[in-house]
Amino acid sequence: MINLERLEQQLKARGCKLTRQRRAVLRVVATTEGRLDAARVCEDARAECPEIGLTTVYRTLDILADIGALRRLHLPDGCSSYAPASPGHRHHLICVECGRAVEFEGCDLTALVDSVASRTGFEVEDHWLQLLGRCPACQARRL
Amino acid sequence: MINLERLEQQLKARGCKLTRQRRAVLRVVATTEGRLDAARVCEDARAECPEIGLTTVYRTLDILADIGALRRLHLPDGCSSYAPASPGHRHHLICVECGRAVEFEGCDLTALVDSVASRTGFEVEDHWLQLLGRCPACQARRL
DNA sequence: TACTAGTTGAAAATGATGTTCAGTTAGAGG
DNA sequence: CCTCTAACTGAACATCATTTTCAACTAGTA
Repeated sequence: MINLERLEQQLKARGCKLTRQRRAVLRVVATTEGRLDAARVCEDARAECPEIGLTTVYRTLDILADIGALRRLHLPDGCSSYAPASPGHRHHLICVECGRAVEFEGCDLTALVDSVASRTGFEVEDHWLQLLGRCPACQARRL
Repeated sequence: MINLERLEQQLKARGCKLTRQRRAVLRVVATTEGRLDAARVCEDARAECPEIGLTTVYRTLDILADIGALRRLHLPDGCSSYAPASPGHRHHLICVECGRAVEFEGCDLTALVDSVASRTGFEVEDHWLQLLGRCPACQARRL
C-alpha cells in the first residue's frame, strides 16, 4: 500500500500541480492492491472526480511511473498494466488468476549476472525479473 | 542462430503447410541475430517473396512463438519484438543500444523462488527474467 | 486579486495488431 | 502425374490502447 501524502509531496517536489483529477488518481493508486490499468483507474477515479478523462489518467500514470511509484507489469496477456512500487524494492510476484501483485525484495542475482557478463562480454546494466504464480486465496479457491 | 530445417520440420509436424511466404519468414528468422519485429521481418522477407503481406508475417510469427522458436521480448521502449529462442534456454540478455539479443542459460533461481514462496504463501509457477546491458560492439563504439 | 505556467478533456491521429473474406495453393491420396 | 480440399493468403477494414492537438481552465505564486 502506498502512502498518499508521500505521493502528493513527490508530485509537488517535481513541480506538478495537485489538481482534483490528480488527487483522484492518486487516491485510486494508493488504495488499490494489485494490478492497475488506465481504464480501470479512470473508472474508479470517476467516483471522486466524475469529469476526469482517460487522457489525464494516462498522463498521471506516466508521471507516477517516472517517479518510481508505479512499475509497469509485463504479463502473458499484455503489457499495459502497472503495480504500486515501494522505493527500494525491485520486483513483483503476480497471481496469474486474480492479478494480485505483491512486491518482494532480496533478489540476489550478482552471481548469475557476473557469470553471464563474463561469458557474453556484455556489460549488464539492469535486470528485470517477475515471478508468476498463484496467491494463497486463489489456491484455496481451487481446492 | 536457429536451424532452418528444424523449423520447417516443426511446422510440418504441427500440420502447417510450407508456403513460399512462410519459407521467407523462416529464413529471416533463422538468419537474424537479435530483435525481430513484424514490420522488419516483413521488409526483409520481401527480398525473397515480394508479395508477402504483413498479415501473414504476424500469423507466422505467432506460430513460431507457439512452437517456442521465438520468445517475446519486453523492452523499455515496447513489448512488440521477438528474439530467436533455442529449445531449453530460457532467458535473454539484450543490448540497450543496438537491440542485439543473446540467450543465456543456467539461471538458478530456486533459492530465491523458495524464499519468496515461503514468505508470501504464493505458489510460484514461472519466472521471467531479462538482463539489459551493452554488448561488446557497442561498448567499443563508445570509447 | 491577478497572472501564468501547468493542466485539462474532447476529438482526432496514430500504430500495432486482429478479423474478414473471396481467391489461391500445398501436398495428401488416388 | 491429376484432383481435391483444408490450409493459407493479402487487401481492406476493424479494433484497441495510447498519443497528440488545441483551446479553455486553474492551482498556486507574487
